[in-house]
Amino acid sequence: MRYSDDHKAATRKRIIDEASRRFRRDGIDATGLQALMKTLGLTHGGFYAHFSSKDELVQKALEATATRLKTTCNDMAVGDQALPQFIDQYLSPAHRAAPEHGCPLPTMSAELGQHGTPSPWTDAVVRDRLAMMESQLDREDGAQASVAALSTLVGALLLSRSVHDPELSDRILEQARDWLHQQLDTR
Amino acid sequence: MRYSDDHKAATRKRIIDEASRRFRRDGIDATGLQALMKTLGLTHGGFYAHFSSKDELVQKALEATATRLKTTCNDMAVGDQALPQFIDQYLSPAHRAAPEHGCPLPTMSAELGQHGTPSPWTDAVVRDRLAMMESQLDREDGAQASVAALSTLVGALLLSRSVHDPELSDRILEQARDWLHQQLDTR
DNA sequence: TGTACATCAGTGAACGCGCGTTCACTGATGTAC
DNA sequence: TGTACATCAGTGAACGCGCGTTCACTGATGTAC
Repeated sequence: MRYSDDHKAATRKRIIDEASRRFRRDGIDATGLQALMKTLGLTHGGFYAHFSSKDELVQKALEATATRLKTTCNDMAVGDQALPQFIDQYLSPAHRAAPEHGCPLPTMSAELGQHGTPSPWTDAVVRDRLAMMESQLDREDGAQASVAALSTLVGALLLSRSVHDPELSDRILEQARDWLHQQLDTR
Repeated sequence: MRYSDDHKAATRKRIIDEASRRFRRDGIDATGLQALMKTLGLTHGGFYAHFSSKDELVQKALEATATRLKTTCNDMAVGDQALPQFIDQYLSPAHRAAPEHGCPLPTMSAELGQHGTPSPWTDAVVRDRLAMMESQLDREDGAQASVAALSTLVGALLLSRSVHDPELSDRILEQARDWLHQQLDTR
């Protein structure tokens, strides 16, 4: 079947977006191409008309996530709001509950550190996030403060997602949030 | 072949220790039982004479890691030293380079959050680490400070392992370390 | 002391399954005549 | 306007592979006689 001009590009985008969500929710390794394509109403064979390999999809999905985080405030919780709101959203139960719409750092760092890191990660994700925070901090030790603050955000969200006890999970979010506001004078 | 009394227990321990290392280095999912047993000079079939499933091994490996972290200062970098040395070791290039001998939090949190969390994690790993830090902090807001500090340690190590650029990786370790010392008055 | 036997840690072939990837193909549509 | 053809996004069977798990077995050793 022949389709309209932008049909293929639209399908490609659908694949990338779904992958971006699944990679964040389930991890890269645990995301199978067969299941992914099936969800989109396609068959797995067609995948290679769009990408040369799963690795290329990982790269494209990371680029898409990075762009979305940079230019808008959705996917969720990690956009360009002023720092205090950014912290509150980052360490919110909503962000904890929806990794597929959230920041890729807590979910994908470990896996990317274990394998070879694809190119968009270091610059378009990590460095960009640091720069964004630094620009909003406006203080002399801004570089140091943004590294520390981003580390705290990532670590706290990660830990709160990993523990089984809801009370401990809540406490991690709340105490990390309060501490950050205190140390950064953002409250 | 019949073996001496403690032979089976020794083999079991060897399996647990090797698994504990691999889980931290490669992740749980990426660690295959076949390869693991082969490394120990055994065949994969024998695995089920020791454990009922891979899940049980995960649980036992986590328990072993937790015990080791608690009672001694080896495996590496994450023991019961006074807090300043603990921070320095945690955020050292050596710890970054050897996840298989280090803290399980940065490497396994994401994967455990994605699957169901096995029992030793929340209490014997996360809660214990928090309690250890709090006992060494000796301040009024100790609970909050230990949550924040542990989050920062975990996040910074994770990020430093994930980026491709060695300079950025070093900077993350150093700035998070300096920041923590500053905020906690441990220098 | 010497022999027969029971034990049981470890062996290795086999199971069904899903993975990433390849490839000959289909068939609806836009284009050329 | 009507017909033949080329295009190409998507199909689905098949590939080799490693996964977790099962199971009938082996064979060296400690024990019983």
